Amino acid sequence: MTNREIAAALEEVADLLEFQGANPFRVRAYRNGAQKVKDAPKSLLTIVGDSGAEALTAIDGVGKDLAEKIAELATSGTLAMLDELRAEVPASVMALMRVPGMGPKKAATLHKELGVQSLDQLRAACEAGEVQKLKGFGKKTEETILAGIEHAAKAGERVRWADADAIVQRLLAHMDGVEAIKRREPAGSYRRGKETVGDLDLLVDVGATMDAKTVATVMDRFGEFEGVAEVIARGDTKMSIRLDSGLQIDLRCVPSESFGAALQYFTGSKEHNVEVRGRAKARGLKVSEWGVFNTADDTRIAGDTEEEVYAAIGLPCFPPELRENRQEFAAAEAGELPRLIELSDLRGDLHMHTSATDGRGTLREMVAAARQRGLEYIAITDHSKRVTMAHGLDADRLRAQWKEIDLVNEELQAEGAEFVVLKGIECDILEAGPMDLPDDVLAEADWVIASLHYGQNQPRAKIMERLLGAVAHPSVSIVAHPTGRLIGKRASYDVEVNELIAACVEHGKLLELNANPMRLDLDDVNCAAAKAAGVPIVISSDAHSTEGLDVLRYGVLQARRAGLEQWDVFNTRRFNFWEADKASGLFPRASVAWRNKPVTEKIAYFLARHRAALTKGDNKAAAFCKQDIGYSIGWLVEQSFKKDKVTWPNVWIDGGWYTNLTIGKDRWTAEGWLVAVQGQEKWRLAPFVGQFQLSETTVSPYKIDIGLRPSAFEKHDEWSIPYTRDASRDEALRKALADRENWPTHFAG
DNA sequence: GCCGTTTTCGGCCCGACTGTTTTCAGTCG
Ligand SMILES: Nc1nc2c(ncn2[C@H]2C[C@H](O)[C@@H](COP(=O)(O)OP(=O)(O)OP(=O)(O)O)O2)c(=O)[nH]1
Ligand SMILES: [Mg+2]
Ligand SMILES: [Mg+2]
Ligand SMILES: [Zn+2]
Repeated sequence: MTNREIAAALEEVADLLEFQGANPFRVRAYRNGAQKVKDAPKSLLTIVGDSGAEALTAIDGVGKDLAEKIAELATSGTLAMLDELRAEVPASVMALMRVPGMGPKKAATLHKELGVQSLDQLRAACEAGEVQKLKGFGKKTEETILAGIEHAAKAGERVRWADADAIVQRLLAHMDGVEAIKRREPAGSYRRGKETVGDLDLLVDVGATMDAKTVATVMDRFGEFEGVAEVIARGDTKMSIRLDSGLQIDLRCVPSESFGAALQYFTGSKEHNVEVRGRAKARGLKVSEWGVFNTADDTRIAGDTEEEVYAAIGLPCFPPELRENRQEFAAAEAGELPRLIELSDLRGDLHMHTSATDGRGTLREMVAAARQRGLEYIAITDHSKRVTMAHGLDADRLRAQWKEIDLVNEELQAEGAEFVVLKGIECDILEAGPMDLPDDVLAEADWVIASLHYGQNQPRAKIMERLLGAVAHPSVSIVAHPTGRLIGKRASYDVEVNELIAACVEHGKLLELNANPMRLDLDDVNCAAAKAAGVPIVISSDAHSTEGLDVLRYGVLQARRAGLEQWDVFNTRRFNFWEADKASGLFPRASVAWRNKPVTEKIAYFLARHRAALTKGDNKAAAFCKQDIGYSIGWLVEQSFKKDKVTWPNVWIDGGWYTNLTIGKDRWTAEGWLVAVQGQEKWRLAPFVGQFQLSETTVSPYKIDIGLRPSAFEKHDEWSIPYTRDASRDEALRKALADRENWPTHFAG
């Protein structure tokens, strides 16, 4: 069984147990287990096969019992316990709980007292007036149930984020202008950037006090939103509506002083909140949407901002995309919370179509649109001939397109534009296995995308054979939309993503995060797995029109949920890196074998290439190599400061060789307090003291050296100290470093 | 069912809204 199927089975167990009135915490354990299975980056079947069921208990929240049940599901595809539960409670009875407001207790009562077996029988019972006679039920309840049966079919339906976004923007516009609204923020799964949302959640700051009249103006306006079918509930602080489409929108009003705490609460996820609140409790604190309170004397200690709330319990303010109770708490504790990628980090788009196949924009229109959007390079990747519906390209038409691209590049160059168009192709992996175009054509391309569009119903073995064959093909750069899923429409074909990732590791290939809001493929969990394995991700629009380029932001959201940082994504790189990769014989640089090398080895490699290039008189290649040495050193410096607990590793003195360390403002943000500055001949590290200008380059009296061994470092004991960051020491160091007159002659740490 | 530098037993997040309740249970966020 796949992880997804295992999770669904555990979910069902939880529902059935809940219906039977089992211990709620036991029910939670199953739900929690299901969530963990969904979030697991590896196939659990593989884990069980390799290491046995025991190994599953390494997953937080999975103990001996759940491990055995998961193993049973994974290997046999069935679970004895689930079969028994199903025999006791028919599926049609479970369907009763899909009626809004109907939980396990009410459903069980109806089943027991009235013998209701299905939604149809429930409707009949309501219409016969039998429901209102039950204890705990009344006329109103009966009416609500009857009306709710209509919604049962749509229960659990989710809306794609991009579609939700359109509604959110309209809702915000609708609410704007209400005087009582001081601040407002869409929260919930929408704010977390989840690929689909179950409902919309809007938080409103209504000012210093929760005056009933003020709140009423907000709620009245909310109730007048276009397409409101029904007001589900309306109280003193919150209100819920349902639109004609069935989509629910929740509104929550809070006073200003609680806005931060409320935003923390309303952003969720539920599981994240439970963890936060549990941790607070262990510290003698209580967290709710109203604020953070001391349990002992009920004094309020935080609530204005989210930062404050998290800080009160010793946690960093997590980016909303990470608040899923996956790895974020462990990462925070290890000081390894990622600095997430942003849309502005993307410099290129490496998957798009033109009117030569099924795109609507011409080559030149796509180029203009990409430039207008601030991109620095694109790859044109039209379909290959197998995609007859799109009038896919054969070798001749492809080569003709490449001639045109050459022309465009020449024009760009003449214009002085720093923009490059790459000659690419989205080549189908044929049903039988081979690539759709001959090897000699593919070898000429700058960028080859392999896609599996046909034969998606083949068995796993065949699918994997095709995918792995493509990855092993020497000209293929990347696999596009690797699972083939269409959100809410079509499940992925039968692919074992871990094997695909492993093959990419072996062959130095890349994987796509297709940013089309219907695809988002690879998804967050798989992207995280790729990152863990060291496989770079390419976020691509797969645009079929100029406007199609704008979907990149959805891809970035998904990437952020995966915890990807700027350099985990291949197309955040400047195009000159690309050239540098070719110059240094390392294309694509981001290949795993290369990435896994210690930085010192990389520098040694570039040094050798640099010398060789000089000997050959190839100044351009030499310059690239020189630049790479600079970047590598910069990377080392940056890594050292990214983590709170890390001390500078292996920086030691050794004269003799200097290079251009170029750390531009746009490449390294000066968030830390140390920046490296380009010198004429030598290097210096300078403290970043706010007013410090990067343009202020000076010849440094300092030498910086990269050491391979800590032992080489020890001889500098007299001036180096291990340094662990904390606020007070940082401040002291900052002061010392600001006093330029008295700088030491060497830096290291 | 899971979990453990205050626990191997006894906890497991906390609050709002509804309906029917004479004091709170059920459901939901
Ligand atoms: N503390 C706490 N907060 C909750 C609970 N349930 C929901 N919340 C908070 C966190 C959620 O993100 C937020 C909105 O609730 P929703 O039911 O709309 O969930 P969410 O938006 O996360 O996902 P969705 O896509 O709507 O299913 O309310 C809960 O049981 N406890
Ligand atoms: Mg929601
Ligand atoms: Mg909601
Ligand atoms: Zn495409």
